[in-house]
Amino acid sequence: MSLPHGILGFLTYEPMSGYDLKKVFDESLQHFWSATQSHIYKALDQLEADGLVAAQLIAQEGKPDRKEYRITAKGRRELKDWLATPLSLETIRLGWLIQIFFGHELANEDLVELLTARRTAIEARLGELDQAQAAIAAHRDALPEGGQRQAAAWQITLDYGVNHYRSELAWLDKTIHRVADLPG
Amino acid sequence: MSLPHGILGFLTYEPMSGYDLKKVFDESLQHFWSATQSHIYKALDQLEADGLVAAQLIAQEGKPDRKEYRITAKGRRELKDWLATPLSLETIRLGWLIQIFFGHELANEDLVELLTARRTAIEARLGELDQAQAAIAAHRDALPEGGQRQAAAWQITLDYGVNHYRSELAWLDKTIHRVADLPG
DNA sequence: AGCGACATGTAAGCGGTTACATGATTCT
DNA sequence: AGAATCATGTAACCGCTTACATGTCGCT
Repeated sequence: MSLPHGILGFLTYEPMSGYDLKKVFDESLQHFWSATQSHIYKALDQLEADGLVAAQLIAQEGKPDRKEYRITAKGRRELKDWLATPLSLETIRLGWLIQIFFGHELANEDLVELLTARRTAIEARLGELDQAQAAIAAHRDALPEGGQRQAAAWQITLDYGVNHYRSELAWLDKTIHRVADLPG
Repeated sequence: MSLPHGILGFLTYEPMSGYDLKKVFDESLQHFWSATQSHIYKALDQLEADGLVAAQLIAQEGKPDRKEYRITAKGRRELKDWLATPLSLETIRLGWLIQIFFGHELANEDLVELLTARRTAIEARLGELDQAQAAIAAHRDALPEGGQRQAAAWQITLDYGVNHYRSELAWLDKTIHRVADLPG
């Protein structure tokens, strides 16, 4: 149940439409929680039904009406409760590890190719994270007091991603060598 | 689409019932791909409809009939193709990172508690992985030639898990200190 | 004239979980 | 007597994705 709470989190910044929310998700949370437009609209409907957000129609010239959601007092309470409650450890679900698990069916070269393909993809992902980190660092000075704390939290999450992918790169390098020497 | 292929993978060892499959999933793949009984039965129905597996009813004394599935030639082809095709890099979906992302709403102590709770859970998970590794190492000598290669692949996947969780532990330790010193 | 941004949503389907249902056998 | 194991499945639901649908405005 993280998407609704992510939405509530963003709505503490300022009231937003579904469209706005899709954008902020893509700009910041995207690295560890992607959300589709459809999904966001559905989640907003549910949040509204539960009284955690309230909608307001705003007429605009030359554009469709803007349906702006703001978080309610009940929503703030729900968010705070959720934020402070540790989630249970998720089961990682890695399809490519199934490929490795049954890799004895493949030739060593095929296994190595699987691993190097992943290596390439991870390097690209690390590049994206680097860019995101640079972007925060760049406009961080321009932020007000409260924004500093917010930027710090953001940086911590990006740092998690960097740590995660770097350690996987190291593992891949080690494993590629190990697999290449595997007896047929 | 990893569950059906996981099932196909196990059926290359020997014909199995849905019940058997649930057991082997829990014993080995569980650390990075859990499967529920219901889901396995559904997947088997689909695989049968697609002609990738074939079922055979076996009468048993005092037990319900055993519906044993074996992989077909078409299924073997499908499995090999899938095994050799690199999957695209999945988006990690980590709800607890959303909690950190909006952690500026919390007090530093609450943030530290979130992180330490996760630390504890991860240490437990590492313990399970250690046990699994020991279990393979123990009965590895008793395996035939082909089994050696299979055990190696298995060990590589467990090694991934160990690497992953150890690096996360290190990150958590670093971050717990960082968060404790965060300006309010 | 054509494309992309703005803005809202619906419909269908997939992968997966939780809870329910049944019934014999074996172990404690 | 009661619990666990063997063995099979169904029903309802949830979270999420993909594709579809509609229409205006501003830029090139």
